[in-house]
Amino acid sequence: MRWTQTLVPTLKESPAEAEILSHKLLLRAGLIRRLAGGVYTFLPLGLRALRKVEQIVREEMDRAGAIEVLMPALQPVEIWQQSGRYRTAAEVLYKLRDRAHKDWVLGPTHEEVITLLVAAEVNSYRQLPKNFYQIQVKFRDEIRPRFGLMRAREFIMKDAYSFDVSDAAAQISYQKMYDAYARIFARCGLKTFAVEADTGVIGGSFSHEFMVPAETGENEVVYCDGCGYAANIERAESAVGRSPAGAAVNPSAETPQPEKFPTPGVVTIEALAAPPYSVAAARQIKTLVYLVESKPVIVLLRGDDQLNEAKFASRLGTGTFRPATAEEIFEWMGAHPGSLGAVTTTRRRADIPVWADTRLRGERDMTTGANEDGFHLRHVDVARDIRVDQWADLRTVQTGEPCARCSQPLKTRRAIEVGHVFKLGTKYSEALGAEFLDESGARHPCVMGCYGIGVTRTLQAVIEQSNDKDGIIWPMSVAPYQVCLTPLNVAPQSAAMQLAERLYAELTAAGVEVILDDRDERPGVKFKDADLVGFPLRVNLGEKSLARGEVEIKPRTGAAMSVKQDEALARVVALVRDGLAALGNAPRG
RNA sequence: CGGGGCGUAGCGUAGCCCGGCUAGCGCGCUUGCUUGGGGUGCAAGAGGUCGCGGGUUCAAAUCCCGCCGCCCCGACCA
Repeated sequence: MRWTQTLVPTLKESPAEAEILSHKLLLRAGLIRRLAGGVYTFLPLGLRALRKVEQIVREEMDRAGAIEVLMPALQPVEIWQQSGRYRTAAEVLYKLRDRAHKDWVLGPTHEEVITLLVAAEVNSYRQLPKNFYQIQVKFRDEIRPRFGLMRAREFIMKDAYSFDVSDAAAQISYQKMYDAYARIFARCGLKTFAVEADTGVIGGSFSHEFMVPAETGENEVVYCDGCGYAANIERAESAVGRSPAGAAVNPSAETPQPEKFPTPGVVTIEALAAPPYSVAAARQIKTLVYLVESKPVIVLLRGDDQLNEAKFASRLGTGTFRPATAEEIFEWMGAHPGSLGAVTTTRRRADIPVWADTRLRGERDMTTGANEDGFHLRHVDVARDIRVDQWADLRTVQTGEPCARCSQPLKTRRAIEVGHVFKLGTKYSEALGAEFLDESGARHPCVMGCYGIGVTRTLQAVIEQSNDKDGIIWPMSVAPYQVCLTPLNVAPQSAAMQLAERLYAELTAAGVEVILDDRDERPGVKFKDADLVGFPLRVNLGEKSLARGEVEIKPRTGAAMSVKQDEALARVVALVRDGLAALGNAPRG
């Protein structure tokens, strides 16, 4: 491709719409342009890089035995009602109505479609296992699209769905995808790590997310250098709360009975921790009230802990809950937030279920609200004074807590989620009738798994992870072009241009992807643009080198190499090949 | 949806508080000369419903009201 014949609208300054580096570079390098919030056009070079990622994904999915299909983005609303997700996923669904007033949705994911397909077309254990995948546009009415391609309303996803005869067989399918994902990201030049993940509303029993470490990532990951444990903070556990000090202690006669004391104006943990009260946060019980599927639930945590809503949702089995409003709380509890407590004798409503974090188990001499504005209770013995209906790990792990496995201090870091693998179980196969007959003619639901890669997000993650002050540094495998030929004189009869034309033809014939910068621009302009876009190799053809019978090969990172003109072809071909091989990408052909 | 910020030419911005504009600057763009190995210099140009609608006023980019859009923090997620 010749630079003047494509469109590479580079920018010297970052548009104000971009906040994070990768988003700025996507715009500045002329790879994408915004049409609306979370909706982007891929310009020629951005599209080439995207296709590279897609092809790597495709090759590895094929290698893992998955079968490519293409399902409709436009889906009848009925299948979403059938799976039950028309309600549970309602917020993200783009809904539309046709001229006959029939309702449709734009698919945010494809469990329904694929499961119905399998229900119709797969009947026997002999046809299993099967794993279907597609690379396709998804539509999600995101609450807040952001960071360019990172969280978009319309984005490209590779999604795969496995169907097996048993849980054990499903585990094998899961492992194949897990391994394929590791290869895919490695081939894209991405450093990723897998973490245990929350299964969220999609449901299922077991899942891992593939994470790219990045300060701008939207996820927080807890990990242990000692044993390799890593988990999304939504799921992470530590040794804290597992064997609480007072767990084995009987309700104590030594602890005095709860005693009410006045605390005018004190409505926060911090205020009660400050003088004159000086009750350490760790000695307080935090009382939260949630509205779970329209019913009140009390949640208790130690004063210095934070509720982990993902864990709470997981234990509740529903994501339909929210903190109660101050008015609702006053009606049920008889006090306002800040003065709440769950001590049995001061509770107005005994019918509201109480959930408590396991860290509170056995704690004595705690302080909590008295369910009366302006008063707290001291000397509270959790086992003696509070009727807990459900004990659960509900707290958010904090940096430095001992690892549950090896006791080393846990660390946290931020990361971008680029892939997610789930064991789904039979939730969808049962709801949508994807069943098979076994050897004895008995009918069973398929055991499913689902596996997603954010293809467009992966592309941006590569940029977020691989750049410098001059611009993007593309890994050889996903670069829009592998080589940028840069003649410093573009007059058709100039030696530089003539050699450039010859190399362009030869490199292209050798399977190298080349862009020829045939713009009549000053060298500095061309160099800056090539660095900004981030081509792995640049070949400079200028008078100084040509006079010595040489050309200059400039890797995007690293020093320029002068090579004889007749060696240039072989050197470039070798550098491209080596660059690909270093990332585990097989040579062409 | 709640909280915060911002909308002035393709991009980045000044002006807004304290109404008085023929709306300024840099980049980019066009033309000519110049330069020619890291965003060359000079000159001449083109390009603006100051987000949209209403109001106040002799007068609105500037003040007031409403709407729209964009960005950031939170819930959601590949």
